[in-house]
Amino acid sequence: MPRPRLEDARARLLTAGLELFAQHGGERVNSNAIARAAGLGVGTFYLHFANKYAVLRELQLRTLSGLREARAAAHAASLGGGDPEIPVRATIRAAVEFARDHAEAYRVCFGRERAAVAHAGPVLTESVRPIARALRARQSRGEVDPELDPELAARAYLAMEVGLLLWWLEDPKRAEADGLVETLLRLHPAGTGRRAAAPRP
Amino acid sequence: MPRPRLEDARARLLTAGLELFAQHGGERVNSNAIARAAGLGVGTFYLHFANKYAVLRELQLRTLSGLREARAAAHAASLGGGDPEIPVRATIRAAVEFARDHAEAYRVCFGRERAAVAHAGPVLTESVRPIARALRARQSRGEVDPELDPELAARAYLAMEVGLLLWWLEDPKRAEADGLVETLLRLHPAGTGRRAAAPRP
Amino acid sequence: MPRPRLEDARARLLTAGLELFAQHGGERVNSNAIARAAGLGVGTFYLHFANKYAVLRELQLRTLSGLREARAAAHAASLGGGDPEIPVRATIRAAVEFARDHAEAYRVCFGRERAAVAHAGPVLTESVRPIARALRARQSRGEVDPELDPELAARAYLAMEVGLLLWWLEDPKRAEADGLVETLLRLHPAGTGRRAAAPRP
Amino acid sequence: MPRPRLEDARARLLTAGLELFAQHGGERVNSNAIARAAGLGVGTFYLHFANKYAVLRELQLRTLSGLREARAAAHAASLGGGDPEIPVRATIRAAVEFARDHAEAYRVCFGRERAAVAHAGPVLTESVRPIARALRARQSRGEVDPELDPELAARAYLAMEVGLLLWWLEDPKRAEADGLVETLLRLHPAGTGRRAAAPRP
DNA sequence: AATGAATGAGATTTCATTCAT
DNA sequence: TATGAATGAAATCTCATTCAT
Repeated sequence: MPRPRLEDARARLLTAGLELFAQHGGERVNSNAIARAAGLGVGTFYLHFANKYAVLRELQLRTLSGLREARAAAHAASLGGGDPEIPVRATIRAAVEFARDHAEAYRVCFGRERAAVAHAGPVLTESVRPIARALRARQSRGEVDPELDPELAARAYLAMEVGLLLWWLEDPKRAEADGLVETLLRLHPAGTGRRAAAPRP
Repeated sequence: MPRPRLEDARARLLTAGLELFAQHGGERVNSNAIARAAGLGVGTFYLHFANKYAVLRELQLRTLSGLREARAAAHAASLGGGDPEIPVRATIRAAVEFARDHAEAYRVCFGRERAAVAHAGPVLTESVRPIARALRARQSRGEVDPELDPELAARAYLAMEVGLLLWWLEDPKRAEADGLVETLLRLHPAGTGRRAAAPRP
Repeated sequence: MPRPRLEDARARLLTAGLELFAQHGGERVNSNAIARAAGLGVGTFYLHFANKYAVLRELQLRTLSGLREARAAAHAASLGGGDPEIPVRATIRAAVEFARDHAEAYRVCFGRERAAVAHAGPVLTESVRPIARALRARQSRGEVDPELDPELAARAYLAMEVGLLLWWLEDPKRAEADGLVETLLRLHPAGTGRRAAAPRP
Repeated sequence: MPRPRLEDARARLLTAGLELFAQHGGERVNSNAIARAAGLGVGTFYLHFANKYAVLRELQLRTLSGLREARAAAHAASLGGGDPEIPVRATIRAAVEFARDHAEAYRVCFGRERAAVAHAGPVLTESVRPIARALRARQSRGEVDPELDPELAARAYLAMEVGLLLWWLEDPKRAEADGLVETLLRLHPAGTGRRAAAPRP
């Protein structure tokens, strides 16, 4: 009996998939279970997605672009003040809050999903660029250690951010959002901690 | 006929498992394949390991303790000089070289292996301690920003190190070992870049 | 919205079915694909046919009667002359040309469609009768070996004709239509090839 | 519980497959059913064959080579006499008896198995050659109509033989083996039926 | 009459695990 | 100890069919 379900079957599947992937990890979830959890028949799943990895991919792409937008918005909103630290802090705060507010999606996107790599790689690369650019700008102004490789530093920073947030999400009681922001800020290659690098003899 | 195999069946299985896990990832490898690759019968596998995850666990534990030892040895060997940067750099260099020299093991240990988390978590925690302790010491000497949360900073640094090295191992042509060491050193919470943080009012 | 489709839905389905059955074989085709190829909705298919086998059956019956008619027409048109070979040749030529001009239908009808057997069997039987009758007539006139079993010979001839034409249609470059006609004529149980064989000492 | 089955699992699967394929046709049979019918577990099937088509293929190849051998043996055994009809009749009789004695295999091999074509084609082609060669020889001796295309005639004869025998096997009461042999002999392009047909009063 | 999303039974295939040898 | 054929539970995916619109 074809229950005349809403057209939002696809959305339901994505929601169910998000929960299941976050809970059990990519390989432990099966298409059947996603369909069931979405309150749909098995076949309906394949009407909307080629296989479970297609769901995973879609979830990851959505998360990635959501995070990028959150970051960009925070950055844009914080520009204008004279203090160069403010946009950096705002961007970091946006990332921390995004992770907190979309914990499942964040874990599914950056967590230990082999299938994720293919996408996370390129998109992370995309995030590397603006950070590297900013670093270079500050290097030219003598505000950042000129020996620092901007690309490598940006990549390293992102690895840190993602890794630290994933660790945090495993148990949010481990730290306060504020503390994470401050820590990430201080370790940020363009962070003010570094500004002082100059006085070195 | 029980082929008079060497008693090193266990070692052979670990070696075969390492290669397969590194190549295909934890969920894509099956116990039969490990046995086969080790040149042993299927049944023999179960004589030595409860299941493939036991192999994975063992590989990870070995890698973890290998890395810990490499770090500790480098640290110990570099003490004595007056420059506090030297032990930090030596430790970082040890980690980079360990990753380079045990690329497969490093990936299997820290890569996207869900089963790995359970172990990597605790052991990373163990690595956090010495770094946090050193940070606190330097804070008390006014060499490091006193506002930095030592535990969080240590955790963040390790996330960065692991993440950056995994990215590197995906394609070693992406960077030079030296560049990685310098980058990690400069971003290290106890790095000299930070020492200068003090002058802040 | 019920798109104001032409009432020729049935015809469209048959055409689409013919193409698909010829291309992929009876078991590889599904009703949804037929509907799709016909530019109709899935549900519409079931408004016109009980299932895909009903389409197959209809196609086969049409082909069978088309072939029978082509044969009969050619036979009728060629009667009257004194040479008894002429109607036989005309009938054979009609069959060869029918196969050539309706290659897909011919394959769908006689090819390896299990579901076809049930129908092809009886209808072939129907084609056996006139041939057997003609043979008997010529036997009574001493023109054909009296030992030949007319029913068996007729059945054998038809198996040959169908088999040879199917082989030909697999790749029409394999032979010329004329060559096929001549070959079939010479091997025809009532063929003159047989009669002429006599004068030999 | 791994019943320590005989090593002849493969043979059992082939036997079960033969029966099922003969009964239901290639597409109606599933690997599961074959395994079950063979008294084996599902997985055991895949231990021996890649899929059900591999079973089909093997059955067909065996049948094909069995038939070829039967034909060749009969031909060889009948040579030596002066009458050129004797080897032809012996070969035909061998084919008829092979079909009768291996009815299921014969149907599976030549019947409506789409998957069969690929193999039956080439092998039939192989059977065409000796017949065509014999025809050419007899043409050069003036014993056979020189206008007959040997390749086409050989191909046609085989189509007839296979088609007639398949029809017979559908219901063996339809004809006697002897009658089939005589009919096929008389319609054989090199058959003496042709030569002698005339002198009859 | 026409539609197509939804359904679930069933087919294919994989793999961890057992156990008789 | 060592072996590997055998097993069946479970996952993936297809497709004929229904029915609310």
